[in-house]
Amino acid sequence: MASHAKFAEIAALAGDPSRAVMLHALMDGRALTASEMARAASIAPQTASDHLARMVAAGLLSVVKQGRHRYHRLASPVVAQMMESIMLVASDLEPAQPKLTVGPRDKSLRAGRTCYDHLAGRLGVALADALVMGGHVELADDAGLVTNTGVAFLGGIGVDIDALMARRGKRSKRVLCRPCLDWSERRPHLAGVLGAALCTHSFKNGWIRHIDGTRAVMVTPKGRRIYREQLGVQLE
Amino acid sequence: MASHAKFAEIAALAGDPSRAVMLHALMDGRALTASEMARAASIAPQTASDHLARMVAAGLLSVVKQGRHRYHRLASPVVAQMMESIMLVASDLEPAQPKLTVGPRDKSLRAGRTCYDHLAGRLGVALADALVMGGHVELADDAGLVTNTGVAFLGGIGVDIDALMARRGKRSKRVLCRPCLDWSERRPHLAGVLGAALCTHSFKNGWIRHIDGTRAVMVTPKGRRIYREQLGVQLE
DNA sequence: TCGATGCTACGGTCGTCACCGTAACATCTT
DNA sequence: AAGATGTTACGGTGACGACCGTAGCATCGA
Repeated sequence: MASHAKFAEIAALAGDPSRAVMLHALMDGRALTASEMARAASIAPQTASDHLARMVAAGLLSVVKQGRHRYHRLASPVVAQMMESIMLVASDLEPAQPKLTVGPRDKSLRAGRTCYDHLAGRLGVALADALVMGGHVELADDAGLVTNTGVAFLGGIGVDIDALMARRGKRSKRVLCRPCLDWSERRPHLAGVLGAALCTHSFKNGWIRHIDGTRAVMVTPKGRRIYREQLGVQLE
Repeated sequence: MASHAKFAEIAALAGDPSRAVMLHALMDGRALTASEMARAASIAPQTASDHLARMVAAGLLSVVKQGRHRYHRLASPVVAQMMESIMLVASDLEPAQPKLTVGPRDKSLRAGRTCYDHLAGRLGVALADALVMGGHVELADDAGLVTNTGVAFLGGIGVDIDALMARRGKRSKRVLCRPCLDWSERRPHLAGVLGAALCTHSFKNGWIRHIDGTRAVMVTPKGRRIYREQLGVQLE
């Protein structure tokens, strides 16, 4: 098959509105069932099942069977990264007119949310800003790195860079963050290995919590204190 | 408009086979006319014109009018990056079966080609390898950086990092390269600011040349010598 | 064992869109 | 001025696919 055809197939799969909603629902890294996504996309379960089967066949999603449930998740971080890049183009081109329909749900999403495996929204951008400001991380448009002082600092709050690299490709100790342009803030937040580590660490220590079962994230009082004292981040 | 809808619109535009061919034809950064792309995609000029108008309206392409010609190009590097990420997913999932239809044209593309504004194929991967081997660049899966010795070395062969940063965001001197997984080699080559600079510099100094008017790139004898003596790259 | 639930298989309908033919317009050439 | 070339406008056709209803299979709870 020509590479163009495969390219078009992948893009076309992401290009259907219903499938787009389903893919977005998976962007927090969780695994969902067919009926859950059917409800999210406002379509019948049969239709959702059809969509899911096709995306699994194409390799966009992976599926695990558990009892009478079939849990679908994004096949790999590469897929999430692809979606982020499409979102970036889509938001870039969005007309600069004021958003009219910003419901309360959108509002909490803008405050903070998970984006596959890292933090986004005002929270994600604020953390990225603070780390850059403190000289712990350096960012450019298309790459980022952790400084030597950053390695030490992150170790101090419980994020062990060496351990991270041991588990990964470990090609370079300092190269492990990726800037990811935030669609609501239009400024970069931290993705990549560091972004993922910071996110899971924050959840594990009770600094942040998911609102209901959604992607939206709230900062706990404890987290608010930590972020302020350690990073100098003043939220809200 | 909900963000999902805009997302789906962009993906759907890239998802049509004919449009995919046209977009790929623009991946070298050149600007092409409607009829040229119609020929590339094997469709009538009217159809191509329709496709182009839609992509321009969506902001994927930009157009400049010159006489009776209308030159279309990718609207921004962000679009090229999006396409690369889709290509990555598409190639990742490609069945591991041996490629049957590898014509001579594909062959020269695999040897070396431009990918929007940087070098790809065996040439691009070899250059990236050499720079990593020499300690001038550090790469991970999702980010990269130029070392201090790398800044000096690149200056020696005519690529001025400081000048590059002055023209760009210049947030960090060493952060300016992005690894971009090569679809034919399945290994990273250099993209980002550094990748683009290295590419244009190589063209300007006559180290490489385009084959006919295609994306395929050949290394000149002079370039072969430079690459070998300066970088230790042995091509073929 | 029986009903309930999650999911998939199949067939049919309807809307959307890629495509081209015809035609009009703009620009360059002679 | 007249023909050639590049491009867009419009209308019609044909095909693909998103969607759901019905039906069948697997699994869980009683």
